[in-house]
Amino acid sequence: MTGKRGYGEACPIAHSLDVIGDRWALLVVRELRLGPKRFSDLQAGLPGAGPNVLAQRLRDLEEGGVLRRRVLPPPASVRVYELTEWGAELEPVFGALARWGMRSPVPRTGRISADSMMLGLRTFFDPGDGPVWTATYEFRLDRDVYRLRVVDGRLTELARGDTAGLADVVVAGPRDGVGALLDGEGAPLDGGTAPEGVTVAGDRAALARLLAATDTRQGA
Amino acid sequence: MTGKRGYGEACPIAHSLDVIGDRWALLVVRELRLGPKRFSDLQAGLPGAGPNVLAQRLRDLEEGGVLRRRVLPPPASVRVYELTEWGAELEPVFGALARWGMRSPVPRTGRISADSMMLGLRTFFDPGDGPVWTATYEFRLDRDVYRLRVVDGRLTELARGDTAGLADVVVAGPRDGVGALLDGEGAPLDGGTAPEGVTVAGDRAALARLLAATDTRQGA
DNA sequence: CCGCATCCCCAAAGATACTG
DNA sequence: CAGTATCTTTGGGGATGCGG
Repeated sequence: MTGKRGYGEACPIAHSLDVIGDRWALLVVRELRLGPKRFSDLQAGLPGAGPNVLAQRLRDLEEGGVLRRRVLPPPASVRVYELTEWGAELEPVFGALARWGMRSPVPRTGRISADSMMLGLRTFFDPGDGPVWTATYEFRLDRDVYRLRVVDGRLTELARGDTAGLADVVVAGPRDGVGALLDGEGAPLDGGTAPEGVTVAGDRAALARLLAATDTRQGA
Repeated sequence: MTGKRGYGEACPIAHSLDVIGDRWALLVVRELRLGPKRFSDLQAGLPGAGPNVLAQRLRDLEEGGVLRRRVLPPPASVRVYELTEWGAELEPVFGALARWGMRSPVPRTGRISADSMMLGLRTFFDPGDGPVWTATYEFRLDRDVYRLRVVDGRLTELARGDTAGLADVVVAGPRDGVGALLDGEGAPLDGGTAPEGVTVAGDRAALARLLAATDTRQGA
């Protein structure tokens, strides 16, 4: 049954690809970078995958030690998938792939999910020689809400869910508009010239610092 | 003809996988990390690929901007494949994948090529707080010969071919034996207790420094 | 509903033979 | 040597259905 069409090499690179090299596999892991998700959440984040392929990948990745199934305690009692510690250590791989993909000579086409947009902030965050600051952010993209925290110039938290009103600055608007803002289009400091439909409430200077520290064109 | 079975996402990670995510694709790139190769060299490094699949991947990767075909000037006049500058920028991806694969909870099985072994030296090389030194190394694994140069504690060159007798130390022996040596088995300083069949000629202290700077268990 | 299993179809991978 | 041609096999895309 299990085809196990591996490369049969002891090379650590080939071994990694044996585990996360199958089609959709690494994107399944990407969907879990912000925390556990249910089967249907994964489906929503991966349209075009198909439930059979998704179920197969989840089995493979569980057997490979990348993720585990867990049942949330009552009253939730819902089955979720979450990364193991080893699976979470794929972050540097995502970082390298994201940086490489950003340098692609051919333009990237298609949609981008809210999760991926917010994860871009974490991947490319690098204050460099800039100022050291502390702030709490809340992003509201259509229905998806995220909180982000920077402490002493270090990004300490990125998670789904709101800040319970504790945010220094709240950015809200359609996904594409916030995406344009994160890509550096429009200067949130200059009298509020944010992209269409995007509202910035609170400490605009804190937002400017975050955007300055998240230049997607940087190397490393 | 061109199926173009992409993910259709603007996410840079998905875009990278559109280019190097197909089966065998990233291993083809791996084969070219040490320089251009001919079709038959690629086949030799990738048994189990099949010439049709290999030819297809080469087309895809060329179209994707990762590699290019080139004809060596006469009298060689042989067709080779080499990485583009963007393709060469996949090094951090290989580094991250190699480190992750080394931490795998399941053992890596199979053979490892001489190229991959030598590339492991480059990937995991990190002198850290150790001494700063300069040395030229020559490795002879069966028929495969490599030269490696460290200048002021930085690895400046790793290439196929000998050192024309300029090496400070020459390590020779069967592939598995040298592999055991690089994995830290046997202490080359202790009166020459190298693994079976491996000979170390020249500056053994320089080899010890190299091995100390190439601990495959390190993090980062 | 959510979490899959099943089925059908086609495209891609594997294997082998063959040609400029 | 450097691929192409051909055939078989496997796995993915898409729809549907069923049990908990």
